[in-house]
Amino acid sequence: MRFQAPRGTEDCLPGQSDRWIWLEGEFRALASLYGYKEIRTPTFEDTELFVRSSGETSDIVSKQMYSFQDKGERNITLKPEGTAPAIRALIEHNLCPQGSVCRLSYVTPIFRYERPQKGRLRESHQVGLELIGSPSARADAEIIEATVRFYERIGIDEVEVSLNSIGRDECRAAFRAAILKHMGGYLSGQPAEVQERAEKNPLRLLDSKDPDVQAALLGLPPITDFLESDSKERFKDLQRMLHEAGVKVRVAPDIVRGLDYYTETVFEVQSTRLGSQSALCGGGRYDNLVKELGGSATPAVGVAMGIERALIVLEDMQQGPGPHNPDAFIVIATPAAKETCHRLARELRTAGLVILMDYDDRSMKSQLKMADRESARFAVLIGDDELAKGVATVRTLASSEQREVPLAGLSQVLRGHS
RNA sequence: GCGGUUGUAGCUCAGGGGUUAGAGCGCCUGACUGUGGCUCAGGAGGCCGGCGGUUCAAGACCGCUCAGCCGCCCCA
Repeated sequence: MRFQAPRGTEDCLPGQSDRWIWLEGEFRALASLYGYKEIRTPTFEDTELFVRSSGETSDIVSKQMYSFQDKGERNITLKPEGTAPAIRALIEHNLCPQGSVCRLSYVTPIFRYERPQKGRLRESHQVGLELIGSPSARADAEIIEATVRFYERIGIDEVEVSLNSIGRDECRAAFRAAILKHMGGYLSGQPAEVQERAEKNPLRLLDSKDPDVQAALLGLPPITDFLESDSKERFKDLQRMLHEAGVKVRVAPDIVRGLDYYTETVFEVQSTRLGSQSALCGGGRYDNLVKELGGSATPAVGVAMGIERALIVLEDMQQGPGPHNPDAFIVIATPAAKETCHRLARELRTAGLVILMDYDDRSMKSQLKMADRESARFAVLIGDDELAKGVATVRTLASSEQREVPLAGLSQVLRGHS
């Protein structure tokens, strides 16, 4: 029996892991610049947590969750997103007492049962930021700006943020009614399933790519026309702040997001390099969620960014760091030098250098070949001659220059300080 | 979940019913016995995704299945 990784999952292979580690490092560095503290929550949660937060009619809850009953008959779900668990923990541990502000970051796998495609996996990974406790448009601006700075930092520049406001509950109710009224003629001819969905969450009709749906939507005023005046004001403020921050924004009345917990600001960043799965990240304000999950009414705003998708874009742009290459490969030139070579490797590693060598008595030629293939910066050769003189022959692989270096000064030379 | 498409060596791909399945790159060995890359010569490496069927004969044709990819849906 030969096994393969389950459908929609990926192994992160040695050739890729440096890029992952780098990207997560860049994210953590950026998050800490803004004062975010990392939170790590369980891989699985009570199923009800996600039903409550994302909404019964959301795609995630209605068809994409990895849910099961454990041996204690608890209903468990592998987390399909990062916000709800973070907020659950925030409430459980009272991380954001009334009147305070709390900044959380996370790096997490997420699980969604979908038909896999490039950039769409059943297990994927996200990094995210949550700013809890501030109702200010400044908070929205911080999240969006930090998102853009993150992409700039890793080499994805010129990102454009698609921005919308869906207002508060009152406005959305009015808008829902308007959609249903406007679409009434179209909907009556549709399958029951479509009608039902439209009934439950008419907003989801807006981002449909179906030309018929789009045609039926023609003439419908944008949701921003339905915003309460303070929401309108707030949306304008946000745009002004982002403009001042040099963040490019496109107001996109069609983006509504798939999760029910969003209020007011919603946004996403897309890339044309991603094909059909075009969103790099998505986020927005969720002023009702903390209360919905049992906390006290607390405003919040956040973003979740897909790691795989960012890496796909970087790869397409041929950006990102190369692999970490060894500093030196120690070559055993004659059998007598073996022990000296192993001792030297120990010493150099202790000194913080990345050292490779052969353990299988390969020919010197083959050892040099290995050094070359591993892209070591130096080959350090020790044989009878070097033993006699108490030196090593240090060969710079790129230039083929070599010279003798006393063993005592070796780590300095390999560091490139001389 | 729907529609399409593709699975042959580590990688990229030829072969479209008929001996022992090929190429390029990569890998190993040697030419070069203490010097990598370049060149040349040799070598290793294949459940032709899996299961079943048609046939004298299947990598090829048919069915099912698994997986990747593209579009839809949705989104990270």
